[in-house]
Amino acid sequence: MLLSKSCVYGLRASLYLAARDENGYVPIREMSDKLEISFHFLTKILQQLTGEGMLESYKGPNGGVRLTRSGEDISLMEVVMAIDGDYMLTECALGLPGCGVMKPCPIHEKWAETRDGIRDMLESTTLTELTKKGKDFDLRITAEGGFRDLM
Amino acid sequence: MLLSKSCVYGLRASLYLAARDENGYVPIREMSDKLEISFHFLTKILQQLTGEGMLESYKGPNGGVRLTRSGEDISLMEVVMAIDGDYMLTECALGLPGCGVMKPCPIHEKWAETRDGIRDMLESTTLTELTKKGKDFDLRITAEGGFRDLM
DNA sequence: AAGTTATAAGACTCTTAAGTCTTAAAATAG
DNA sequence: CTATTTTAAGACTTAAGAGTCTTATAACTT
Ligand code: FES
Ligand code: FES
Repeated sequence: MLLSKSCVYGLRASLYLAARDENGYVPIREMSDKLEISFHFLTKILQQLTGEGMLESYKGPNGGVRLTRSGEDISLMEVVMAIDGDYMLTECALGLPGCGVMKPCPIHEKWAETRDGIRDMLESTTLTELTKKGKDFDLRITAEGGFRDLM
Repeated sequence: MLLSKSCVYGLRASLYLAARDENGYVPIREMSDKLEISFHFLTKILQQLTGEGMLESYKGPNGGVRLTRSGEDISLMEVVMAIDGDYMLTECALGLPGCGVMKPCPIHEKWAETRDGIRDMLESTTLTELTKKGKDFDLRITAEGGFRDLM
């Protein structure tokens, strides 16, 4: 997998949060139900995002999690970095240590170019941009269900 | 990891084979020593490539493996496909089933574009192209050693 | 024919990611 | 103040990838 399962779930959950116009706290249970992700597993992932400051959480009734900033200001990159780290953008394609620091491997040049494509995509895409598209065209956010079923 | 460890080792070994100008059989033991890869593990990987017809093997003294075609005609894509399969180029970035077949997810459009970049790179790059570059500039093929130490 | 060099095949172990479960702590509502 | 709802934290289990080891089979050398 390009992105780990945790990361993918984190992205889906982030989109879910960004898609809600009210900005109250959203219970993790609600998200795990709607997105068909194990509650405990999702909790763990969201704790990471909370730890990174992307989300804030609140305990007790009416508690849950919410984005700390507007979805417009949050790029996919931010979510990926918080969960998977930067390995994808810094690792040598041949698995050699010190890509970009030590003498390059023969794939380096081409791989660095390709990698920039990935970086640009992740950096330039915001949560809001995707949720807007998702709502406009009722795109999929779960195996079967689209954005409109969700809200 | 973008590519599995097996795949990366397969690529390094393929480059090693392509870098040898004589086209006799190369013992796997020699490759595992030079490339610092576990002999048994590398053997398993190369068996996959042999099964896919990219390599041919020969048993007994003076045996080993060699490319079935010129390195000029073998793209990185071929190696990656043989070992990791096409998951990277066909899977949904959000892990949803049926990317490209069912209703897309909100990332689909951007991801498909990025993915084409990866595909093009893998398809357009040949083993010979990389070994030439590797030899010309003595690039790394192992953690420390360059192409020139190798031969 | 016998011994040696090499790949082939598959069982086995080790490590890490993925996923589950239990208990604690915080906040609210009555 | 007590019961309920919710996140927090971490132990635990499962599954998959990575890596090792053993035994077979083919081919050569003497
Ligand atoms: S050194 Fe291999 S990709 Fe940079
Ligand atoms: S459906 Fe998600 S990337 Fe194609």
